[in-house]
Amino acid sequence: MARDTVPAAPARPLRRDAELNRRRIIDAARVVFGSRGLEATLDDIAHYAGLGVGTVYRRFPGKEQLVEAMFAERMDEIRALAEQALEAADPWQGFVDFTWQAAELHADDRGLREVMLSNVFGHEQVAEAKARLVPMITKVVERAQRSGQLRADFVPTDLPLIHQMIGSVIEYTHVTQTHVWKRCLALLLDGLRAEPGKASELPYPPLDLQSLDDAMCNFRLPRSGDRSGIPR
Amino acid sequence: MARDTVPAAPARPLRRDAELNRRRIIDAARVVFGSRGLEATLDDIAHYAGLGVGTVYRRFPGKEQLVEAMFAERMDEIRALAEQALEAADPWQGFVDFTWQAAELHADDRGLREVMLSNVFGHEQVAEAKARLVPMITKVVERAQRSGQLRADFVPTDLPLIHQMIGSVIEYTHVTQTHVWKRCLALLLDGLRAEPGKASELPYPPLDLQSLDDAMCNFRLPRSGDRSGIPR
DNA sequence: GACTATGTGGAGTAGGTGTCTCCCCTTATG
DNA sequence: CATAAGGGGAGACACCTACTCCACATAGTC
Repeated sequence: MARDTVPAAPARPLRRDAELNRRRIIDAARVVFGSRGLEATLDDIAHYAGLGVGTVYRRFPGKEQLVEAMFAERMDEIRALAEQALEAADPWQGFVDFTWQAAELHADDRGLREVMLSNVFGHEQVAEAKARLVPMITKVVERAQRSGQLRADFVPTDLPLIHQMIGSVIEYTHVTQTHVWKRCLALLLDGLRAEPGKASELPYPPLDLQSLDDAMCNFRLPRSGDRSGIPR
Repeated sequence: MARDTVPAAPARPLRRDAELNRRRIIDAARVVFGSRGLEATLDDIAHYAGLGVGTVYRRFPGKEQLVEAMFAERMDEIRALAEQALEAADPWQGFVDFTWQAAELHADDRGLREVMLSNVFGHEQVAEAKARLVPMITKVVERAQRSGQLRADFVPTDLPLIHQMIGSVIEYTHVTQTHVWKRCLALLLDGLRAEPGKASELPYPPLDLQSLDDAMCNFRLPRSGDRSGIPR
């Protein structure tokens, strides 16, 4: 259990220069994962940080651990959003804002998007954070439904699918039109609002948690070859 | 125009066994591209056809040419759907059916989906077929709008985005739940129906044709490594 | 200022993947 | 049966990416 994948409290503190470089690595990872996604290599990150590859590999056993270190904290941001959504005066507005803000985060950080929608990275802290998120999201959804504004046949496992859809538009158009996803999300949310007598019957049952997990485990990163978007 | 990238009428006819194998290759390509997408290698296809790689490479200079040979004809299916949509009694139903049937084709054939949404393959015949499709789709959309049933701020270039979204759900869930995309499309279509006083204002202008083309040129195939789904 | 534990850089290794060629062997066809 | 055409598939080649290793540099200490 006490796998110190990322030594939170190392036996001896790092030498000052080493500690500085550790920070540099994490900062670089934030930028590089953010723009290139998890397909970025540790070599890329080392280069962006102005360090040698060896330095990165001494500090972090592998990409997995670096991803954990980076994104565990960012998950808190999303949890904060969910909490905020639960406290919103209008349950529907809470749901909408939550969805919208989460999409905004995904648009700004490709790595975060991939971590959220896939299970191939972040098996420890990130996975726990995601698990803690589930009941909250369920509440956000149910609250909006009880208020009669979110269609009744919507289900919490539909939300990742929505983010998957929006994420794919973000990816598709990120070269030139970095905001068209907003159009798509607006259309989608219009389809989610309860409208007596209008909404069509959904032609297929929702994903159960197991199937969602299967999908997340099977998540496929895009093929590499895109060096664009790396600042500097 | 008479670019015989794939010799339609070769100077001398192929030997009988060679012609047979040509067919075998195309049939294999249909199956393999269909389930594995364009990331499949010609080696894969050769193997599935029960032939050597050399045989495939003698018949087709490269993947590009094989893709052209395969999908040029399939584009006609989609054009037929658009024509059908234009003749539908109810313009809205025509639009809905067209979108729905196209999605169905995408769900059944991953290669077709990738060819439709990207410009990295099929620069000749497929590209022409796509160009011929544009005015038809425009008509389908405008007709549904004139009838007052499709929201007025929808635009033809939104349609590829919808298929991109649905396609990403198809990909995401194809392992276990191969039909959830239907849920998503139903939600989306509910958001497209004109509803006086209900629809939100779309927060971003649509894609122009140039930006759409940029997106299609930048399309990134998934990272390989997935051998699942190849029949046999 | 000199000594040593600690840290660094980046060329290099190992291993994977995909494209396509080459050449010896097989087969159709007249 | 002769021979031109076709077939097979090992392997050359040209990428990647993950990760290691060790000569050299530096921080912290006495």
